[in-house]
Parts: sequence; C-alpha cells; structure tokens
Amino acid sequence: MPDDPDAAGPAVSAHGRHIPPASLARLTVYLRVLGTMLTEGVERVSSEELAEAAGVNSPKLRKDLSYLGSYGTRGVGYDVPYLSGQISAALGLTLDWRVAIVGAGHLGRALAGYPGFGSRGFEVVALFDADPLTVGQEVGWLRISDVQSLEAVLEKTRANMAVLAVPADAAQEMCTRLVDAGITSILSFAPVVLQAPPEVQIRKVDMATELQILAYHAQRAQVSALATDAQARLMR
Amino acid sequence: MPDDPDAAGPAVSAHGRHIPPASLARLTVYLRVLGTMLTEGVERVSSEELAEAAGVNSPKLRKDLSYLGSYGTRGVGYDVPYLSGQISAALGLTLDWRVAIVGAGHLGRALAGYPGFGSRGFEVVALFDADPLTVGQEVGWLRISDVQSLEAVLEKTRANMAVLAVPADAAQEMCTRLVDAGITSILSFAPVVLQAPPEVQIRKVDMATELQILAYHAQRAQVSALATDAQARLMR
DNA sequence: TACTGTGAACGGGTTCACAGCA
DNA sequence: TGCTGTGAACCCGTTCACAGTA
Repeated sequence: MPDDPDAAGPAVSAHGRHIPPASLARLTVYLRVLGTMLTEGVERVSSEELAEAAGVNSPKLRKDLSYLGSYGTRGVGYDVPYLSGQISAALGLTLDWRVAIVGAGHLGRALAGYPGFGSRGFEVVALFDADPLTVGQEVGWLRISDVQSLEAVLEKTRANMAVLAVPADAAQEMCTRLVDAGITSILSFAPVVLQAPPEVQIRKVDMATELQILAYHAQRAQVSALATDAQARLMR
Repeated sequence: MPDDPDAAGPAVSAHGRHIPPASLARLTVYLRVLGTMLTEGVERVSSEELAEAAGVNSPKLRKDLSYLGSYGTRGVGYDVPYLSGQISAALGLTLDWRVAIVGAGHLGRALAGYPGFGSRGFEVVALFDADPLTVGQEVGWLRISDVQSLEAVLEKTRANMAVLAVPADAAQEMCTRLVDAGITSILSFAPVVLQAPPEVQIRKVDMATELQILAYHAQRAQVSALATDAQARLMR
C-alpha cells in the first residue's frame, strides 16, 4: 500500500514540515522494524541496514527520516530506541488511541484479537454487533455490545477511532452514526464508497481490490510469457 | 494502500499502454460501482455520475478509463455492461483465479467466507492451518487442510494465488514454501517484510499501519485545534 | 449540444550526488 | 573516514482546459 499512500490532508511534523503520504506509510514500516530490533537488543543501525530490513533503498529511507528531523549521527548511524521514540512521537502514537470495532463477525474478532494493536499504542475498547445472539458474548477481555447502544458505549469508553467490519449494506449507516457520535477517524473494510464530511479521515481496505491488482499483474506476466514463448517458436 | 498504489512492475493494457498503479487501484473501484449499477439495471452512466459514485472527480475518472481505450460515446456516456466487461478484461478477471488461504484463524475464515470474492472472479479453493485440532473442520464448502500437505494440495487444487493470514513469525516460512510451490501472487496480512524473488508479486495489508496513519492525521487535527484555540485565547 | 478523450502544464515523489559533520 | 542529511534534477501522476465527435 500502496497506498497506500492515498488519504490526504496537510500534515506537520514535530520538525514543522508536512510528511508526504507515501513517506508516512513507510515510516510505519520503519517503526515496526525498529520495534523488532529493540526486542532483539540492537542498539544502533545504519540507514543501509534499516533500509534493507524495511525493504526500501537507503536514500529513500534517509529522505523519509529527514522529514521528521535529524535524529542520526553522521559517520555512525541511528540509535534504535531514540529513533523509534522519535518516529512514534511524530506519528502521534504517544497519545492514547481508543478503538471501537463495529461488527463482531470473523473479521471483527480477528481485529479485536490482533496482537499488533496493543503493542503499538492502540487499545480496543469496544466491539459491537447487531445480532442479538452475538451480543453479550466475550471476546478476550471484551464483551460484545449491541450496536443499538453505539452512541452511549462510544461515549462511555471514550473511543476516538473506529473500525468498520460490517457487511457492505450496513456500512454507510454505521459510518454516519459514528460520525454523528463524534468519531473522526475510521478504518473501513466494507467494499463500498463511504460518504462523510471532509474533516473525517477515512481509510479503506478492500481485499477484493488487492486480489484484483494481483490478478492484473499475474495476467500481464502470463501474457508476456506467452508472447516470448510464441516468439521463441517463430525464431526456430 | 496505499497504496495502495505501491506495488510495481510494468504493465500493459489491452490498449497496449501500461496502467499507472494509482489508476489501477481506482479501476477496481469503478468496477465495483459498475457492478452495483448492473444489478440495479442502470444501462448508461456519464463520467460525472460514475465519478461521483466512486468518490473521485470526473477528469480523473476519464483519464483512468483512457488508459484502457475509448469505450464511451461522446455526448452520451458509457454503456454500463460494456464498460464493466472491458474493465474486467483489462484487469485479467476473465481468467480463472484460484485462491489458497494459508491460516484458518478468524482472519482466514473471514476471507474464506468473504462474499466479494466469488462475485468478482476469485474462487477460494483451499484453506490451510497448522493446528491439528483445526485441520479437518469445515468452513462453508471447504475443509481445512493441513499445512504439512501445502504443496500437494496447491497442486491438486491448481491454486494460482495465495493469501497469507498467519501470525507474523510464521509468515516468511509460509511465503517461501508458497513461492517454491510456484505461487507468484501473494496477498499478505502479516505485519512483516517478506523476502521473495522479484518475479513474485506481493501485496501487503497491515491494519496497524492503517491505524497509525489515521492517528497521525488525527493528532494533527488535535494539535491545530489546540493552536487555534490558544490563538483565540491570546486574541481576547 | 453534450459529454468523452487527451495533450500540456503543474505538482509532488523519487533519485542521486555530494555537502556536512562526528 | 564513514555515514547522515539534503538540494536539485528527474520522472511520473494528476489536473485542467479544450479539442473531438455522436
């Protein structure tokens, strides 16, 4: 995601400049890699090593980091804990983010139990479902709430982000209710275009889209393989 | 995402020109919207209407479509079934895509049951898990296979795409086995950087990344709200 | 007349080479 | 000496205005 690098809006870092969306997406990857290094006790990395581990080239990595400030030491490299902290701070991960998940099907439950959230500054504080048989069940530490009480529970839990994991036909209604309840950051897994005021940040993940993009590239590979094959036959 | 418009590789459409990654991602959205219109019996759309429904502006939509060819009628608009078919063909969705899902946790099951796949040309032909208690269970039409027999099942089912829905620490190993088994298109939900030969197309979806990007924008909004607030106080 | 298709201008991201500093 | 930080050039995608056509 490419991706994304799609959502927009201006953006200012601690350094005062804005971070390009494409860089922002990569910064989250650097942060994850640094986290792994932290647990392994690595203390210093060069831009070359970090770039390698993150799957990018080193000038790009250095450029990305330069949007935040100068947190390395010339001739030496970067201090892992320090750089990790600086990126976290720049991304706003030092604030507390309280996530409500709407939809307790397999996807919602997968998200609720995702270990990557807690460890990276996000706490799942509520999980909703519309099915009366599902409401009340426990998932990890959470008890599934009834969507009917969405607004009340959002307020009580002071959620400030939401994830939409509901069927396509329910997504717009839930989105509207979330927005009306004051949520301004939404991650949606529903394969529909959501309407919301511009001040609301919406990011979309659509698995069918991802597979279609893969299919496109795979088809291209097949076609060009056939072409070179045919050409090889002609050459004989 | 986002991209995303991130994955690369050259690309040639039926028209002969390559489709920019960003356009490619949007084309899948147009296709979805056209699909909805099809079921509603809509026969014609203007670029304006389609753009509106897809959440983009009309010049961008027309530019995106122009990468495929000239499938509209000036002064009239686009024929919905025809355009839909042309986009499908350009994306390679007329071929049959057989998807293997590795990992039958909540995420894997959510994907296996995702209605958006079948309806858009993807068939889930296998679902794997490593847990002996899970292997053998039925999920919809599928019986969960043992990852130990990954290679054999991939061959028997003629899978040509794979989705990785396994924990981070198992992802690289599974990726390697998929690649060795001849899979060249992989969609990964594991929050790790995967190593694979360049001819293998890998797309990544990381939910923590998405939330972090939302957090960044939300933090910015908070900070600028505080700033204008402080300024307002000073002005008094 | 109305709407599509596209060249050209614009802006932003990536790349690179090298300046700057421990 | 070695590695970071960055300005400048390059390249690609987006935007826009208008030319083209049923």
